[in-house]
Amino acid sequence: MVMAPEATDWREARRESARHAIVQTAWALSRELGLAGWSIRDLARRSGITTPTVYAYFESKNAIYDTMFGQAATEFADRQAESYDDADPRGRLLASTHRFFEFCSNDPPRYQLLFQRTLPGFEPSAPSYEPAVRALAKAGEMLAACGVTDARHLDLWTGLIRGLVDQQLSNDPGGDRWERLLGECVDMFLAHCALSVTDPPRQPEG
Amino acid sequence: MVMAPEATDWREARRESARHAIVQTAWALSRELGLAGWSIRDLARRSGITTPTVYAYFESKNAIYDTMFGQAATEFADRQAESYDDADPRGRLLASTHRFFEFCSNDPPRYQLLFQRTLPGFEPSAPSYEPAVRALAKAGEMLAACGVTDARHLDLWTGLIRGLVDQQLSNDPGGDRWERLLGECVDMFLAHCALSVTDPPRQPEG
DNA sequence: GTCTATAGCTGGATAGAC
DNA sequence: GTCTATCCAGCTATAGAC
Repeated sequence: MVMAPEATDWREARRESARHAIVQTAWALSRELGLAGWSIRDLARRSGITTPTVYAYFESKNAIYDTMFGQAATEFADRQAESYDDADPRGRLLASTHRFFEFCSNDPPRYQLLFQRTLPGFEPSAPSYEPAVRALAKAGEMLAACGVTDARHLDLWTGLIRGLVDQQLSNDPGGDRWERLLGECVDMFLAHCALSVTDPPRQPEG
Repeated sequence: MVMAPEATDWREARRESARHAIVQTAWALSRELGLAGWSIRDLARRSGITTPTVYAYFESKNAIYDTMFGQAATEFADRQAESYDDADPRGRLLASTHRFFEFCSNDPPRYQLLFQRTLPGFEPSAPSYEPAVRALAKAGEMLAACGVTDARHLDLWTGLIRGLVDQQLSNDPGGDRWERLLGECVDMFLAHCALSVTDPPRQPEG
């Protein structure tokens, strides 16, 4: 007997829903114990199933991490793509930066997975990685709208923001000690870029 | 029979030397396999001894990490304390920043151990930690000599430099893509600080 | 798909002879 | 202090009954 297509869809939907539940548990454990702080056994126990059942849905622990990575990358891209109220480019850049900062500091394990690459032996697959690339391109457009296109300046920008996020997460988790410097940082950076359009570049240093 | 004091010293010296050799091997393994990528067995094999012998010199794996931490912190403090050729404060700040950057990027596992705190379950002991505090105070003096004393600006500074180091290590290991931005970064930062002494502070943002 | 049971391995750390 | 031998806990992953 041939299966009606809807039956296949139901099965697929159920399977997807079960996979989703497992991954949600993995996120919860990562927030409690750290990204590398839980085992498949822990994950199974917390999900109310047994270890082999986990392997019925994911072929390995890294496959779970990869699904988490893809989910996080999609969330990141969606968040950055949402519309902005501000009319001027500087306001849009600041808003986008705040969004990025909050995205990172609201969920440290997610930040660690997406940007810190500290899981031994894990590399995200190409499809999981793609949305993250899309979102980073968006940041480039924001800067271009502010007149910043120099490759050196783009690197300077990514370094600046990354440092503020890292300091926030490691020295004042849950606080806003570095987050509240974002506006000042944007102004400092844009002023600098505006100047170096008119000024000649400096001497290279020894 | 009573032991002559020199005999005790010889023994102590031999013991210290053996401890040192083990720790040097641990550094080598950390550079090859990552800070958390080696086991006590690996360490013993590479040192030409057996596992229990390692425990004759260190009471646990974390005790080895703690010794490594203390060594790294001392190197850091010594390097920062070396004299500076430059006469002007800005030159000295730039030189000190370059030193810091090189100190970090020359030895990624050392940077990870000292500043990233990513080893699960490891906290440095107070004596191991002390030299690092001393070296960080030195950075504060450098900034003060440039007229930067505002707490916000100190936080901004640590974020800036940390971000450049992190980007260098994770996106261009062994290169200088972010290192060569250091001079520009110092100028941008000092110009900004000089301005905000004269300008009124900005509105807080919503 | 879900279970019980376990293989197969690696880890940190130790007992006890020498 | 150094070894051989081993304990015991933890891990990822799988075999096979149902």
